[in-house]
Amino acid sequence: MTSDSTSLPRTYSISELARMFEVTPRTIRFYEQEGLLEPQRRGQMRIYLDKDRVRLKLTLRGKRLGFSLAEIREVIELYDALPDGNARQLQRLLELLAEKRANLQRQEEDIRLMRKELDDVEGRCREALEALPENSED
Amino acid sequence: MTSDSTSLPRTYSISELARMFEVTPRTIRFYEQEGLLEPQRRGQMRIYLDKDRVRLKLTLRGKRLGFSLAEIREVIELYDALPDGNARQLQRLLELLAEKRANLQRQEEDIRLMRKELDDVEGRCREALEALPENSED
DNA sequence: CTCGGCGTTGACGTTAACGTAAATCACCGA
DNA sequence: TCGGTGATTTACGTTAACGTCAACGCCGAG
Repeated sequence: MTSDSTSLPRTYSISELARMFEVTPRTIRFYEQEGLLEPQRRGQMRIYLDKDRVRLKLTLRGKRLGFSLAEIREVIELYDALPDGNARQLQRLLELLAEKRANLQRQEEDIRLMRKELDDVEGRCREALEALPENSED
Repeated sequence: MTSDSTSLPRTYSISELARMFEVTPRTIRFYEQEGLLEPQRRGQMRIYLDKDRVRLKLTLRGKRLGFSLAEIREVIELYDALPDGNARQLQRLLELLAEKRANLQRQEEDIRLMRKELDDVEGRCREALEALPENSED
């Protein structure tokens, strides 16, 4: 058994988390500085919980989708104040969510169009390869 | 009639093109400097053809999908050398296309997951709104 | 002729998102 | 006790993708 009693919560060190997501510790500290993470401390070491791991995952996903850290932070902040936020905050959060949805939709359209382009280019490319004379393997 | 004889090709000024895509002239010049556009010149003025317009459109779409200008340029360069490129170039182009496709696929997955997150957050948000006491609309 | 408007070329400034390096701390095992 | 291993803070550096500004050219209307 690795743990008995009330199953102490799983924690992560900064480099552990860094390896999990293939980023550097620097990146993780930077995200904290930008208000995206709020790890515990033991002495002066940072202790990350699953909550932080999830946040980091969401942050990185947001980044891959082209959102800025500031955008992501705003969502996270509003989300954190969730069950007890005031009406204005909640309304703002709904606005943000709608914005993000619109973004995603435009991206999907862009992906569709980009795929068509890629198909086209690949087609021409293969034609060009066919037309190459020096194709006597050996 | 605005044009007779062999229907002269439609051209664009830099600010015209800029308006079409809601970017600044500076951006367009910058893209040229980075090898993404190659407009004609009349004196020292830049003259853009439909080919350039299409390139710009593709470039901006690529950007929205998170590609760097350098990545986009490499594709464009190889595409330009297309019908007569050597085998190594063509092979490289196919590699690039496959990379981009992989990117698009990961993005689609990210979009799917992000949508789920948004749905979840929106759900909680609406619950919180319901639970607000001060909702006696005057 | 000259004036306003658009275009051009430098050149330096700016922002986001980290990278990198130096100095310091803390614990752990030989 | 010492030396390595990993963590922390502070601070300056870097890259991509433009923004901004100055100085100049060209040209058509008045």
